[in-house]
Amino acid sequence: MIRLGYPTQNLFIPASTNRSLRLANLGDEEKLKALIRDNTSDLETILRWNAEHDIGLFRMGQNLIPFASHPEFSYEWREVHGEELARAGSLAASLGVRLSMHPGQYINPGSPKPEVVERSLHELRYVAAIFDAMGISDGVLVLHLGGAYDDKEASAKRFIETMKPETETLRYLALENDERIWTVEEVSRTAAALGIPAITDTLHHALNPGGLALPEALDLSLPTWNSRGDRPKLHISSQNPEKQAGAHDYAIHAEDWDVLRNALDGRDADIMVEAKGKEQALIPLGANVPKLAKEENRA
DNA sequence: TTGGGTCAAGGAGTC
DNA sequence: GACTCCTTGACCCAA
Repeated sequence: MIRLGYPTQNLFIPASTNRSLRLANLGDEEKLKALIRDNTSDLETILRWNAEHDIGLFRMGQNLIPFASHPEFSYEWREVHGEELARAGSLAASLGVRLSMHPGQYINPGSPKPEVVERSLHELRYVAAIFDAMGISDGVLVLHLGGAYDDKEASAKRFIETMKPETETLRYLALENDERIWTVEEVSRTAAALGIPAITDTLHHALNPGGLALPEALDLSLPTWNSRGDRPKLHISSQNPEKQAGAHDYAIHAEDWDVLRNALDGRDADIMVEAKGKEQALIPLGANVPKLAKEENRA
């Protein structure tokens, strides 16, 4: 069985789990708390909508608790928002919607700079703490391997050594290939050293295949999920022809979907659809999703 | 009122 | 060495 999902927001409802504010305004606690309540409330709305439309995956916005890992965050968010997070987590579990989060390009545990490593670990621990607070054991923390620093082998080794003691984070962590540096083969090898799963992103793989065809890449990454006992996860996106390599298009191109389906060859997978059209991009893939009347959000 | 530029953070690539 | 891109929404400022 194939399950589909989309990231951070739903254009149809509309609803977003990614509201944020400027760092300069972080001191306004009432505003911050209200914004977080809006994010978690929209998360519940999206979860219910997903279940009604047979959508089994959703990626929460990294700003669910904005600046949670920043030193200037002024209160204990686990205590203040613990109840609403637990409620959303229990709703996700009861509806059978699997959740994930995906920290951005600034998170580099393999960096040679200690301050970058420290900040990265704070952000990763924040995501693990969110999953813990929500009580969702099948949550997925998706991360790229980061920079190469002119020596991939040394960088991968640093990444492994940094992450090895982070047992709370490793329960959720999965490593994804990228479009320029780390191939599926390299990511799978690094993930294996940490005993965690690997994610193949089809667009990144097409741009940075490392000599592997997509079916071979899937042969490497899909079985890495067996040890955790979770369904294998992967990403699909299509190139925006007007932008630089790796930029996501509004929808998934039919040929990209066909290539993935053929490569899967009947195997089960949870597929995160990374497209500007969010849940609208699932419609041509066969999802039972209502169409936006106007596509004013279209890039 | 709108539209454009900037905002916590990293790294790689281009010029 | 300066600038750009990767994402999204907030927010400031100029027109």
